[in-house]
Amino acid sequence: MNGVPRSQQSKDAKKSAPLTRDAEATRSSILDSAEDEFAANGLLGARTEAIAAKTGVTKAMIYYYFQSKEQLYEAVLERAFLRRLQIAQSINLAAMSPDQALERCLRELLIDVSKNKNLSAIFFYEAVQNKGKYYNKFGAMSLYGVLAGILEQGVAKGNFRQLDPMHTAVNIVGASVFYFCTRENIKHLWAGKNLLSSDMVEWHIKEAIELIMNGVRASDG
Amino acid sequence: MNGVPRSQQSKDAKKSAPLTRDAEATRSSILDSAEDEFAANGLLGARTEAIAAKTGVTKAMIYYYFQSKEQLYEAVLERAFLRRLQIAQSINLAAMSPDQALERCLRELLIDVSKNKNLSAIFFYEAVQNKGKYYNKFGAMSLYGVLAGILEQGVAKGNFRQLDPMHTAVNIVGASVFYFCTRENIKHLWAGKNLLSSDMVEWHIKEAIELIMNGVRASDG
DNA sequence: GTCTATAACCTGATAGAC
DNA sequence: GTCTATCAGGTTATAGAC
Repeated sequence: MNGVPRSQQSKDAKKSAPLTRDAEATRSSILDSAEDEFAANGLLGARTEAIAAKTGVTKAMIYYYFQSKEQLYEAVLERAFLRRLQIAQSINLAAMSPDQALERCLRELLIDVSKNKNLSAIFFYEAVQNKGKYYNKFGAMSLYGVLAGILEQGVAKGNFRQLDPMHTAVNIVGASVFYFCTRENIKHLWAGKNLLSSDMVEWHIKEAIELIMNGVRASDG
Repeated sequence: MNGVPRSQQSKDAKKSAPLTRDAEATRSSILDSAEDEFAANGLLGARTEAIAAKTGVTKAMIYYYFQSKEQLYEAVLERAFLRRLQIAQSINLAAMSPDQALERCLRELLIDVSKNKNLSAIFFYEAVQNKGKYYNKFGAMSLYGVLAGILEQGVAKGNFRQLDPMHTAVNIVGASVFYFCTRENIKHLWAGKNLLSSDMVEWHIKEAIELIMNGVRASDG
């Protein structure tokens, strides 16, 4: 993540101890590098050599800590999965109207996706390349359950129109993350602009929220 | 595509000619198999051996017809690209109101995506794995230009609310295709159901269209 | 805990017979 | 046009020194 090879680090090296022997730090560094690599290339395409190089350790370390590429991948996926779920769960939804809750949830999701481009790519690869094999180990309800819950309440209270909560939750996430996932294909649509600049990201967030909020609201709102 | 190894075919084999020597048919068969393989694994992950096996020919044939895996990939991408664009262009948009045009366009897109699951996966891989390198060779405006045009007209005529046509076009496609792309991850949300059954697909199409049409329409419609 | 070296395997691509 | 064989390069994973 920081690009500094561990072999060149000197951080609090106790006297003449061999350069940086910090198991927890190494493990965590490997996870960071692995997340980048898996996001770019998927489980199959990821190269352990590349992960080792980014971390600044040798390939052997990968296997020392994670036994296999597959187990490293599972560790990355679990960490990513829990991180995104926690964002949704950290919001006190009960205290808000369905309208407020949905908009708040959406904004948090969009900000998270814009900051953490890796997750969307990893989840996509997981779905297409691995057919959800690992995703479904954690599965449960994840973000979709939270969104569907809000939508269901909104329909019951009359804030939202008649809609299917689960289908709509999935379509909402699609409208939110597609821009980031497919950005390298669609960059020519905004020639000269950087799609990840804060201007463009804020614009996308605004447009996505407006599309979705108008899309679910009851017409007599 | 049909699973019958060419070596076992006997279709109109002229007398004692060596089993099926039909350049155009072989070329086309390879393209079909390649599309499946690239959709499942991307350019990097696709195996020429797998494409050859699916087609029922040997690996050497791939190189005889397409010189390299990369050129085969480009051929697949170009065919897929043109196919999708033609669907959008085959509609006589000028004759419809923005409302009708958008709904018609959406329905065609959703039906195409549901029938041709390969395209969405290929385009995704292309964006994430190849960073749009090949996509942008054809690029131009594609489907997004058509959608953005409809949206722009709708805003001008007052049918649609104030919105940015291009951002909204991208978000609309996202809401439409995400369900199919990520189906292997989200299948547990509808336990026991097949997400590609006609019931579920029709349900998704209905929900997606309602979300989007309500999302863009002016509130005083 | 970290490194070097290498085993065992897989894959894209080509040569050459038919 | 199609097949069989094979090479050259690259990848995961492990053994063993430090």
